Amino acid sequence: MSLRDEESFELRNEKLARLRTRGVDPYPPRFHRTHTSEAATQTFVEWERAGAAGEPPTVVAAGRMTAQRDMGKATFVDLRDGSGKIQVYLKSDVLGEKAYAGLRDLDLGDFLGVRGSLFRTRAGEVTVEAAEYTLLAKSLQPLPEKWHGLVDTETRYRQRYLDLIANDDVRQLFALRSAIIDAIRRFMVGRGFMEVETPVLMPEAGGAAANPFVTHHEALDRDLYLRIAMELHLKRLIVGGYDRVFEIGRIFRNEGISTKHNPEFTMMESYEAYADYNDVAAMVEELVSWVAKETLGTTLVPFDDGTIDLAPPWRRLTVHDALKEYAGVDLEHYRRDEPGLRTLVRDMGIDAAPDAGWAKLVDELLSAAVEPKLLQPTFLMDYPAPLSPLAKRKPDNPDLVERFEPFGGGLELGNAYTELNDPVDQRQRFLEQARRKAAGEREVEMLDEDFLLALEHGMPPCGGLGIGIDRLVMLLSGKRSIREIILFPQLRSK
RNA sequence: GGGCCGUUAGCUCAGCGGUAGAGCUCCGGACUUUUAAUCCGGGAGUCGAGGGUUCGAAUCCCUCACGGCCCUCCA
Repeated sequence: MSLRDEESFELRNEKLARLRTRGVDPYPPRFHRTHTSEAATQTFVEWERAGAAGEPPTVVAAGRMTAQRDMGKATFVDLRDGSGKIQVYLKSDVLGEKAYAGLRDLDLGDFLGVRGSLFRTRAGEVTVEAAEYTLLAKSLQPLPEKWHGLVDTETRYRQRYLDLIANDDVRQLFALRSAIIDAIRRFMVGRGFMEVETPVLMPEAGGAAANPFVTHHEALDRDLYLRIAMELHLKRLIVGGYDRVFEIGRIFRNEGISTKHNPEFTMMESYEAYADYNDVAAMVEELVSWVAKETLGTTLVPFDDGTIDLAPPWRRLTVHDALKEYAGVDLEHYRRDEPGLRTLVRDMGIDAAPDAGWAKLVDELLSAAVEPKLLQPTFLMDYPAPLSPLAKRKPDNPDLVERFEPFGGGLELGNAYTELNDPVDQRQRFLEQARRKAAGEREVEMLDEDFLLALEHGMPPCGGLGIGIDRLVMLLSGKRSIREIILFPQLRSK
């Protein structure tokens, strides 16, 4: 349902026509203000503080009219701009009767410019006493009503501009999101990482196990995939000699939509030569706690009923130990017993796919029995190799890889590992994935010959990281739905 | 893909077999320091769409659409 009111629309169009008849341009091309609403208030406060000598300051301000209090021969209106709002006092004897009567053709939602001197009302509010006013843009649709604001979720998402107008907390939330991304960028650049851009359109969608979107290039007459990760391109740049690169960008995965998943989402990936996953873990806990301090002023984040402390060091827990602690499962007993593990998983009431292999079963166990319990920030470390075809094996146990995932608030925040730089092992791991695909598994890593060619030229030891920006914003803002922190989330088309 | 809940005026909601309601918005009137301005008066609806049951449906039943939550899926 869209917020549209035919009756108001017609009335407002009539006013628009009247304005034009009177020679008023309802959409003038420009208006130069001297002060934002915030600056205007500030200017007056400073003038008062300096002794309020002489004439009060004069300002030219502008904004959307969000309230109108008509007292007969005088009217108060609120003008809201990006910095806040300022009250304007319009008086018949100051403006002249004709100009004052012109207010009748204005509506809530119109943009106005005003020029006038500042004063403080009886109630103490800094206010512009308008010497003149100018219509800057006529609004033909009514705004959401002021008491209850806009609550309807569908309208809030489909007409996000109304959500932003009506709900100040939403405005602040997306400003926070922007600040978080800005802080991440500053952190990475401060550490000597270079920001790069790599292709979104790819001949093969690699770097993760996910279902891609397919599109078609007309001139080349070939299908292309929207990227599901940046990994394979960024590692080529490490091969190319950059020691530290990162990218913040959109990733697309053709999968289910939920409160934790949007088909397009924002990822930050970084790769650092001569680092391993322990170095990356240290960087992640510093990054997240620093970003929290920069944007929220604290590392203590309220989430659900509790508080999450993002200050380093974060708990480090191997997958093996986590399963023992949270699920009461000792993987040692099932090391070579896939049917036994499957039975156990089933008995725990976890719905695993019938074709799930040993590693996948471990993954299911983690998702169901461990991850939701990881409220305080935790690194889950050392994953089974078959789940991680791009990660380097642990030297003392080739069944495991040097990989960790950071968790907080029960949310998976990212993924990191010591990058596999052995081109022979990498080829074998791709082939193993291909075997699993042939055996019926849907989402596996695709073999990428160009990437292998790059690795064959030699890649230094390297630590890589992917952080889900949306999940991080959820954690830092305490929001449990990803749709609340994406401006225009994917919805069904109407 | 499955389950549960929801959809009534522009907004926020009540009504749940017998004449479609409230507050705010909106419209008209009064008011030159209001700020949820106040006071007086007024308009407002295919009750999400379609079908069925009934003398009679916003209300009960079925189908569909959209949304929310939970599963499934998904690093």
